[in-house]
Amino acid sequence: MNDSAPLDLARLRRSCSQCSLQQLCLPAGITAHELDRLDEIVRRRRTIERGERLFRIGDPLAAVYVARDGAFKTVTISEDGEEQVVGFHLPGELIGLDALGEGAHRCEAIALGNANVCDVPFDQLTVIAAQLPSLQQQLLRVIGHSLNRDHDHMEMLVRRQANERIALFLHGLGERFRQIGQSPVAFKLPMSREDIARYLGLALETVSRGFTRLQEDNVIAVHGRRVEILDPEELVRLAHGVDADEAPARARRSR
Amino acid sequence: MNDSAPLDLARLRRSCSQCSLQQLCLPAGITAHELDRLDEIVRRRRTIERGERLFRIGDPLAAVYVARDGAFKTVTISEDGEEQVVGFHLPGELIGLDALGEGAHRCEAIALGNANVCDVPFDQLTVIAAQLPSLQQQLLRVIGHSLNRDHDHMEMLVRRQANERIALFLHGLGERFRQIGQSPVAFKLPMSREDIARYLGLALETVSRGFTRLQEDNVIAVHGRRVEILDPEELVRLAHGVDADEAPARARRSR
DNA sequence: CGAGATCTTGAACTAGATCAAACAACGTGG
DNA sequence: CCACGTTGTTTGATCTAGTTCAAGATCTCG
Repeated sequence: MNDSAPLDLARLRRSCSQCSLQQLCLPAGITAHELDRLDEIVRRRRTIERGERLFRIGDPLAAVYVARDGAFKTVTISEDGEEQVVGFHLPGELIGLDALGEGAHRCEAIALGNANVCDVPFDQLTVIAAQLPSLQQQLLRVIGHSLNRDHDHMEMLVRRQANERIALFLHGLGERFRQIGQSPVAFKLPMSREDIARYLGLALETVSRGFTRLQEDNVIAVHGRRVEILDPEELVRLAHGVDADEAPARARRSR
Repeated sequence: MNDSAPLDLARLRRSCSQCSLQQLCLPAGITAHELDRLDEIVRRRRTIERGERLFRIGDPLAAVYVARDGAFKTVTISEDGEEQVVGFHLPGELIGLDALGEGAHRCEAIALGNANVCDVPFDQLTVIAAQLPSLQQQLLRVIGHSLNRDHDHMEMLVRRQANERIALFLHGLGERFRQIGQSPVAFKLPMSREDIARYLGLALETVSRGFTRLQEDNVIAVHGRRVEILDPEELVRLAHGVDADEAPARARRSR
């Protein structure tokens, strides 16, 4: 390790604390020295243009990635050339774990807007993780969170009603914004309606209609990609299958 | 720790080589000594009755599990009490990773038939993994495979047509049977039609109809839970969105 | 400011859910 | 061994939510 002046370390900590480390390191009570070691291997602040790919299907697992800023989608391509959106990745969420199994990526990671990312070379990460138990724990936890997001995604897809999926999607997205320190009730969607549709297994028209419906019911306000959640509780209720239709002061019929 | 006679080690190896280790250890070129260490912590051959649960929602992460024989489903319960089937687990496939993120299980794991499982206490596993690089690698790979299965599942759910989902499901299940050394074209479904329906986000009647349709087209033969795949290539084709219907009697040409 | 991309809205059509009922497989106990 | 309920599966008929096709509105950005 190099001469770690306190100044230098402070800079590292700041940069990493807002970035991946928000989840990857800090909460585990990692020491300054440990953070230093991790930071040595991270290649920081690469700029990625909108639409550019972080990796493609079949690429060998070289690194895992974290957007410091800017969101990504991961997609698979079906035989007929259609994109399936497998996941969205907000800043601070790990990208690239899809290659863990076979050592090669099964998805493409596409920037939804201009972004800059940190690369964490995977082989070096595992070496360090083996030496630092707290980092190993934390790595597993982060992988677990990624798994949880996949499960959340599946729960959306299994929901029968399109409006439930959409409500669940908006609510979940809000919660993820909350976790990265942004407002959970007012945000700009990083992805298009079409991306959302391919993520939810719906037609894009259905997504659009779902949005306007929620707006009519005063649950959200939409202006293009700007979304404001006006009635979070109602949104959650809708997400969990409570049939909407009566928004006014009507009683609830159980039918 | 105990007197490890060569005889004993041989037994361990045999037991583990057919069990979890099929994926968890052997392929990584683990040495006899390493295998021995892993084996020390594994609690083996617990018997689980049909319908019994390995863990429940909210249970703290105590161990990961591998069925030595017998299949499991993992489910979540939606507010209205309905089961959502999150995954199926054939013998040799790891169960319990859903707790990695928060340290508590998000699913219930229910035995689809009588089974016996090995428990791998999680904290001990991570300790040993940190000491044995090849085991750490292998652990990550196994987690990756679990992730891949989730993605396969999502790809099924996103498919628009019910018949595509069903074809994809049967094909994927066959491949998983192949991986555990069983026939990929003739097997007994460990789960009910209802479980399949809840896994695919369909009504159980739709699953049933899908099966009979495939049978009418001579792609598969079904007798209750016994399935035989008669025309694997056609099954794959159907799974990937090639509209079926033509070829009512025989004669598949072209393409 | 304009042209392409993105989003909304309308109308018609259809795949699949839902309701309902018959049927098969499987113990279990008489 | 058979009647019996129980549970799982198939099949039929209807009805609705969401897809599809089409057109118009709005946004974005060179």
